[in-house]
Amino acid sequence: MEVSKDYDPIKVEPRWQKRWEELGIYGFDREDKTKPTYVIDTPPPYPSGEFHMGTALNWTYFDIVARYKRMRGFNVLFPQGWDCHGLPTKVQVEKRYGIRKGDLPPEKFRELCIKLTEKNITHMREEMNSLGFSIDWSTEYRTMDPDYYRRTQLSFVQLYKRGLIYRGEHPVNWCPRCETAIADAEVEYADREATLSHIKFKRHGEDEYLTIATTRPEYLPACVVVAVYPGDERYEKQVGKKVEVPPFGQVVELIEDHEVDLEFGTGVVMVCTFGDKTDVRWVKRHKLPVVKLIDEKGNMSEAAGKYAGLTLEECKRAIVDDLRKAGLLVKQEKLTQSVGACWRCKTPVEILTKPQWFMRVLDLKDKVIEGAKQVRWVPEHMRQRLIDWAESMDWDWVISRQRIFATPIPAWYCTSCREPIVAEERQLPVTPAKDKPPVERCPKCNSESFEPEQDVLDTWMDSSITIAVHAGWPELDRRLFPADLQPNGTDIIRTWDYYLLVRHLALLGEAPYRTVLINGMVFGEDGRKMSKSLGNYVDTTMARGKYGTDALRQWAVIGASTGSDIPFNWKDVDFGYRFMRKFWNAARFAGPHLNAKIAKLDPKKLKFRPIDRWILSRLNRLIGQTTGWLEDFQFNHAMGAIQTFVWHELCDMYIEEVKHRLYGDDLTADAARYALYHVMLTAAKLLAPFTPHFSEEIYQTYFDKDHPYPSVHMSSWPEVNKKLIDESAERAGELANLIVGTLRQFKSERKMALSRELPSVVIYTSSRETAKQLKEVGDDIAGTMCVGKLNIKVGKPKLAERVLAVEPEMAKLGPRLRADVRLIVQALREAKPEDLAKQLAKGKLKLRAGGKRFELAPEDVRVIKETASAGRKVEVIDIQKPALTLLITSPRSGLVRRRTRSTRRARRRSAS
RNA sequence: GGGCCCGUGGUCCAGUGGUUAAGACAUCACCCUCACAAGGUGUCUGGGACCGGUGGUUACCGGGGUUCGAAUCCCCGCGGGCCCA
Repeated sequence: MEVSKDYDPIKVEPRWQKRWEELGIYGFDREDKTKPTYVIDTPPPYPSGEFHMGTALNWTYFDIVARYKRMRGFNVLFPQGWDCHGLPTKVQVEKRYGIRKGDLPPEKFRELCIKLTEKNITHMREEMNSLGFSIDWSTEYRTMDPDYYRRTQLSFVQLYKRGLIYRGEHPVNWCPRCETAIADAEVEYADREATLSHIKFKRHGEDEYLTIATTRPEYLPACVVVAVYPGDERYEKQVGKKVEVPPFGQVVELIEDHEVDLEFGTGVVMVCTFGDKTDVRWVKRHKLPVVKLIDEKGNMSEAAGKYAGLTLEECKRAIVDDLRKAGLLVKQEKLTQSVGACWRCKTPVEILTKPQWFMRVLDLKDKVIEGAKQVRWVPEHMRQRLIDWAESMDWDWVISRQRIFATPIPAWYCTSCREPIVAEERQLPVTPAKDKPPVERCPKCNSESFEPEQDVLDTWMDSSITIAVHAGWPELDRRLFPADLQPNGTDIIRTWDYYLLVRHLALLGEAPYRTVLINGMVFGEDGRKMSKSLGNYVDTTMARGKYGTDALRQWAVIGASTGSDIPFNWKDVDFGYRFMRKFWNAARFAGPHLNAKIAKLDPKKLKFRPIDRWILSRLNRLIGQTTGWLEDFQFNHAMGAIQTFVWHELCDMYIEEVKHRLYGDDLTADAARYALYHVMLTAAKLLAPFTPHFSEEIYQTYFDKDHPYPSVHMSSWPEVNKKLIDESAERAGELANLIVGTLRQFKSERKMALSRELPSVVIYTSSRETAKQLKEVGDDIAGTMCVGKLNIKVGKPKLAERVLAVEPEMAKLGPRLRADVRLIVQALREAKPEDLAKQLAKGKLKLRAGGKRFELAPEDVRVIKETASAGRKVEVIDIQKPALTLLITSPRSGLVRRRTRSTRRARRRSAS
């Protein structure tokens, strides 16, 4: 058999990716009505053109679940879409062609966006395939395609009819750079340096002044009231009186409000419409008038009087200058302030009042919270983040945007009475600029003239109906709704998870997902958030370039527990590769023994030795644990357990312990081969969701011929065979490992070759049971460690032995004796260890302490002994648990026998 | 200002009331070479690895409390992060 000497993931991975595509194993079978379905709703990424490590982490989780569920016999839907209408595309197009929105006719601009999006998608799709994600590409959707946005519009129309979408005038977050309203979720807060100006307001009708502090003097023309904290002694007497606001001198009242910060500035705040979100609350609470001071571009409006037309910055300087000249500027000081900015272009956000479309999410708050409570969250505590978010909402969701590249709002306006006319369902999809409204005359004023809605929908309106769309909505396939799994990162709980919940609750009346799986954020190797500006950015192409995607996927899995943030770490990638190489080499060794003949052996007729039953028992426990952890989405635990099993139990111990049987013509060699075959095949299967290509390579190289499935990913997930879980064999196996390990250490410490023969080893134990088990594995120990003569004896060697101490077994005594444990500890410490040991030898230990009597069994305590060597020729090794004594006769230096090279080569021949 | 998360060896991370705190990376020492060096052929060679094995090293942020017993639960503080206002 031609087997490559080293595992080369860079060559192997693309080969299997191609083969899997040919086999079509990722496809959801729509015709199949027998298998249970498992639906994963994947968040459609922005087609930015780059595949971020965080996305790779995210998709690795989906892929593990998808592959696992397929092996469990589910008909898995693993769809993939693209959230095309994101702001990033618009920004990229503007940057690439050096234009701004409005420089081109909308259709032309849209074309450029589509072209760029398609290019980006192509690249990202290739990258996703290279990362080995088992996506069903036949489901691919793009939110910019008519078939998709038809449904987005349909949901708009339906929610409008139910009164859950309305048009209203409301303050919105506005980005003057992008010239659009943006949602709360798109506002990013960052600390910036600001100047706090102390300004004198003349008290109306008096010659006294009141000093206020503000960071935004340009808003003075829009000041409608000034406020202090209720009961503030400094201003108590002036509450209710009037002041004159410079520079125009409008007269406003001094009021009280509990939201005023006593310690900030002078304790007096001016309320302007609208300087920030607090102003919006104050306007609402105190029913204040609204002044439209800023226009859409961030310039001063007519309301700014002589400052009209200036930018915010220019206006600020001009007003401060004028105040200084008028002697009204008391002082200025620097401070850092948290300022909301557009998440994409970082321009500070203004608050404007504009007619907008809203979705009535505040009315759905209780339902959303109820929904969040019913859904399973992994990890649990992430649920609270969504609930906190839902509870903190104080505005309805602004769903209209002033952009070009987005889903058009299916509406028109009557030119005479401004009545909005929303499209009929049968018309969809519509582009209001091109299509006609569904009515000939305005139902309100009978006018025949209409104009199209220019605004478009927030991109979250597109992407928050994906689950319904996967299920075929409006013809809903109940097998596909709700989705079983909703996986995404911690950063989009308040957007993705929230909007999905609120939209589907509004549209279909039920929560769209059963389980939410949250992954953490990926940090750079330096522990800071991964970003290009910090210079710690690694892209996935680079990360998988070294050892392939399976090594990278192991980093994603093992790097942190589910939901925790995870730093990218090359060492974990390296380890991932080393693990595969270890397994690969073990398979190369085992290869010659893994064939159809071995697979078909009847286990009932084989002479298994305890060591074989040990590994089979451990394997079956591993199957159970791995399955449980996968069901709980604890991927790191599952992968860790498999790695430890393969590396340490299988390679370090089992393989070494059966070599002597495989090389020789031992009667039990077939049993070892059989065990090896099943352990390796099962381990490859358990690894399949994690390292799909590596598992496939192992499967195809060593096992394919013996199995009906053309791919390991089409095989079935291993089942626990309870009959093979054998505690007695596990004890025997662990005893063998303990002795082998001890002898390895013994040789290692004495700088002996592992293959050097130890002429004689005698193991003493006080337990007949242990002696029996040791005898069962004696040949394996002797064969593995080259022991000439191995004897097991019950009893103790004639050695000088001294009891050093008798210590309490807290885990036993604590729960039983509670507070009295302290007395026992004291009594054991004070008594003579020898006396205690003598008593124990008789079966029980009686103690008096604190006026009470206690009776302890041998298992309640530990006896710490020191053993002195009796003879010169024998070396003594004591093992504490279980208590064993090894007497080892070392080879005499002149008469060292080694396995000759000829026998070694003979073995090599027999193995190949 | 509010909410949430986190603090365990040099680094990362597991452990969430009960023996000696798991593992990976790192580092050091030693050993082996028979799946996990190289050459080669006749009953091997010289050689000793950036593979593998064995072992060593090093840890519960500080303070208080609850408890027979705390890394684990509670409180305070310090430090870091995230989200929101």
